[in-house]
Amino acid sequence: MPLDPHLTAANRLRAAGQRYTTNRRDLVETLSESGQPMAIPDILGTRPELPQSSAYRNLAVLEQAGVVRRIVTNEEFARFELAEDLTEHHHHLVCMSCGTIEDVTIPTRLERGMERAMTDVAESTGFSAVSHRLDLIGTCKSCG
Amino acid sequence: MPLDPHLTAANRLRAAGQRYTTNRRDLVETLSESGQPMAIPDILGTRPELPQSSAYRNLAVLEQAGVVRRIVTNEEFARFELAEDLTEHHHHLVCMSCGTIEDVTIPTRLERGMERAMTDVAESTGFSAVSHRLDLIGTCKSCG
DNA sequence: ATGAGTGCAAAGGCTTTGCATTAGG
DNA sequence: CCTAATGCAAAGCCTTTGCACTCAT
Repeated sequence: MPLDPHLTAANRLRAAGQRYTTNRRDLVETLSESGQPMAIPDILGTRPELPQSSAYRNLAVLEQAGVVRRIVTNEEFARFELAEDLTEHHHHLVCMSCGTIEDVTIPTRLERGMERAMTDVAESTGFSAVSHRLDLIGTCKSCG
Repeated sequence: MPLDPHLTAANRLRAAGQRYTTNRRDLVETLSESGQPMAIPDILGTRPELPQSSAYRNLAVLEQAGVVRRIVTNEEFARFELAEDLTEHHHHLVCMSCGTIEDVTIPTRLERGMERAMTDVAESTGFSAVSHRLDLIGTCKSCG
């Protein structure tokens, strides 16, 4: 079950020697409400009073504290979402056409298989995997 | 089995109304020899006579022609690799520490499972997937 | 000849940073 | 109080583009 976003954010920031300020709380709140990865323009659209530089700076801090994850795609802007343990393990549907990213979960069986594959790979190549990332690339309902 | 890179590149470029020039051939050759995704500095290091702008421009052309795939990560430079049907279907080991990307293949069973998952997702969400991308995130042998 | 390709240099555009000010603890 | 955080503006940096030149057809 997901951890409480604000509580966890506060804890992790404190552990990192950072404060949980209003701007940071607003960012966590915005990402939490959104439920899908947001690009900077999306975030600034939702929080017009938040300066761009503060958004970038605080998202960087939140990322380092392990509260937020940054997703880079081929589109112009990076996207941000809450760290996985603040939501739930999921994957992405990346629309080639409009760039939006939608969250999905896949069958447990498949997740298990991937975790096992990660272990196998670690053994055979010396690479130690801490997480995996599965994106499905295609076109979303509205663009299809 | 993989297609011949140069032959395929020539064909796809011709189909796209483009020529298979020396610079483009060199790029395909470089990526082909590398066997793993290369960042621009890597490429320019291998081909010092190639101007940066030509590298970018031709990689863009090759990408549009379906010969090259661009991979964006959290590191500063994008990376380029030959299109999947010129190599073989594979996934990536992304090193969080040094940024290098290594190619790996995973068990056929797992690939099948993912393809089925893609179909299922398409049915339930209206998203139509054309490909998938699985990256294992962690630390590589040299950084571990 | 004639249009695609090239290479240099300059511009674009997302992101980061310097610095004076403000606010949280 | 005092350091971290903020906000504005300016700079950075990867990447793209304008333009004149070259080369292949």
